[in-house]
Amino acid sequence: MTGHENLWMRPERPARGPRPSFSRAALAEAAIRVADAEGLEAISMRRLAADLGAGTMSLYRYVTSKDEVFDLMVDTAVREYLPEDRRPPDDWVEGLRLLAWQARRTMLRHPWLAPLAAGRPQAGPNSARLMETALGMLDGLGLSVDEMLTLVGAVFAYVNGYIQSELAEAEALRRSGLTLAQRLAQHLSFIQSLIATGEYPMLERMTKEAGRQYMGADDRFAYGLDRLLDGVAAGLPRRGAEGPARSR
Amino acid sequence: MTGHENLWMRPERPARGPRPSFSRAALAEAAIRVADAEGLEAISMRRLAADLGAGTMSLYRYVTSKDEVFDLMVDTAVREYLPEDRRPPDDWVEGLRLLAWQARRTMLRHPWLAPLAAGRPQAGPNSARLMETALGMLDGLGLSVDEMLTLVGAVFAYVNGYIQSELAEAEALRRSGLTLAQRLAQHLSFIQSLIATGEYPMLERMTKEAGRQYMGADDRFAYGLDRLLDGVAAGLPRRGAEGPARSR
DNA sequence: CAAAACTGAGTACGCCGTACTCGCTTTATC
DNA sequence: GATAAAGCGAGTACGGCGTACTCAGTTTTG
Repeated sequence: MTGHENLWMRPERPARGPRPSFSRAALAEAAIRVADAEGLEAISMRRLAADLGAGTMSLYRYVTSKDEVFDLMVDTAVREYLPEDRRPPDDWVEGLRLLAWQARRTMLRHPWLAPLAAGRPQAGPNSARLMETALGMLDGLGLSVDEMLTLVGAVFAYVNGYIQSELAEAEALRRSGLTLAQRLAQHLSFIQSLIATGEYPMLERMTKEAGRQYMGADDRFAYGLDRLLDGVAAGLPRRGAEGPARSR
Repeated sequence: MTGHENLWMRPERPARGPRPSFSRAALAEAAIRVADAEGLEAISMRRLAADLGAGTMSLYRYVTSKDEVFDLMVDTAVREYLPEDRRPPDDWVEGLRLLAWQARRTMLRHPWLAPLAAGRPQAGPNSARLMETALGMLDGLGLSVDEMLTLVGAVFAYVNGYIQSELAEAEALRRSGLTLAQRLAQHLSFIQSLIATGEYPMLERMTKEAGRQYMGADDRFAYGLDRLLDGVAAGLPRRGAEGPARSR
C-alpha cells in the first residue's frame, strides 16, 4: 500500500516533468470563489477549468475526481474555524464555544460548506489542526482521548445540524422568490388546513401566539450550544489541576 | 395567491380528466425503494418512471420537479420517527429522547434521509405531525411556543448532525472498498506524517492511546443527546402543574 | 352524445463527469 | 549539453442527466 490512493497522501507534484501551471490550492480557491458567488451547483469541471484558463481534463492532473475538489474546498475553508491567535483560552468551555461560533460564522460566509462538510469525514490537514486545537482545550481534565473525541464530536454535530437547518430555511426562501411575509403566509395557510382537522392543538396554539417577536437565529444557536455545554460540564465532576474552586 | 405553487397545497388530482395510473404516494414509495437499495444518486426521473411503468415525462403530472420527489420522500420517511402508540410519555425528557432515537433508527435504515432532510425545511404533513407531537410533550412547562420550537430545534439539530457524520464515515468506508483496519491504517499513516512536524501533541497522544476499546456509535450518540437534554432540563427551573416534587 | 381537458409517450436540447488519445514541453540523467 | 523519459494540456467522445415541448388518444363532465 503506497498511500497514494488518498488525496492528502498523494504528492501534489510528481518527481519529473514540467512545472504545473497552477496548484491544488489555486484550484480550491477558484472553486470556493465560484461556490461563494453562484452556489455549489454552479461548480463543474468545465467551469473551474475555464476560470483557471486550463483545459477541462487538465484538472484531473491535480485531482482524481470532482469529489476530491470538494475535499479540497472543505479543508481549505475549515481553516477559518481556527481563531487567529494560537494561545489557548483559559477555560475549555469558552474555547469550545468560541470554536463553535467561528464555525458558524464560516459556514454562513460559505453557505455551501455545511452541507458539503457534513457528507464527508474530516480528513485533511486543516481538519487535523482543528481537532488538535479542540483536543488541546480538553487536556488536563482527566478524560481519555476517546472521551474527548466524543465530546468534541457532539459539539460539532450540533453546530453542523443547526447551521444546515438555518441555511436550508434561507435557501428555500431565496429559491421561492417570495418575501419572508409571503412565505410565512403560505406556510400558515397550509398549517391552517391541517388545524381544520382538529388534530393539531399545539400548532393551533402556535398560530395564535405568533406575531410576538421571534428569537433570532443567533439566539437559537446560542441556546442549544449553551445547553449542550452546560450538560457536558455538569457531567465532568472531576476538575483539572487548578482545583475545584471555580464554579463555572 | 392560490397556494398551488406549494407541493402540499396543490391538489393531487385535478377535477376532470382520466384517472391517473398511479399516485404521489406510489411515486414516493418507488423512490424510497430505489434509494434504499442503490443510494440517492441512483434516483433519476427516467429510472423512477421505468420502475413505475410510465413514461419519463409523465412523472411531471404528479410533481413539478425532481426536487419535489425528494420532498415527498422525506415527508414519507419522517412518519417513521413517530412511535406507534400515540399516548404521550409521562416525562417530556423521555419523550424527546425516544423521538431522537426513533429518528436515528429511521435515518440509519434510510441512509439517504439525513442528508436530504438537512437540506430542506420540514414542511410536509408528517413533519407537521412530528412537530405537533414534540410540542405536545412540552406542554404545561410554562414555555412560550417560540421557546418550545427552539428547544425541539436544538435536539433535532444535534440528531441530524450526529447521524450525518456517522453515515459519512460509513459511506466513505464503503466507497473506499477497504476494510476498517485498512482504512484506519491509512488514516494513521497520514496523521503520523503530521505528527512528525511536532506540532500535534494531542494527535500524537491519540495514536498512542489507540488500541483501547472505542465507544460505539450508539454510546456516542447517547452521550451528546443526554448531555443536551441534561442542560435543557437544568435550564428549566420552573416545573409543570404536577408540582416540583419530581426531581428527574 | 359532444366537447372539454387531462393523460402519457416521444423527441430534443443543453448540461454534466470523465475516459481516451496525441503532439508538445520540460526535466532528470548520463 | 544531448537525450530519453514522462508529465502536460488540449481535444474529442460517450452515456447520462433534468426537463421543455408536441401530439394523439382517452376519460370525464354537462
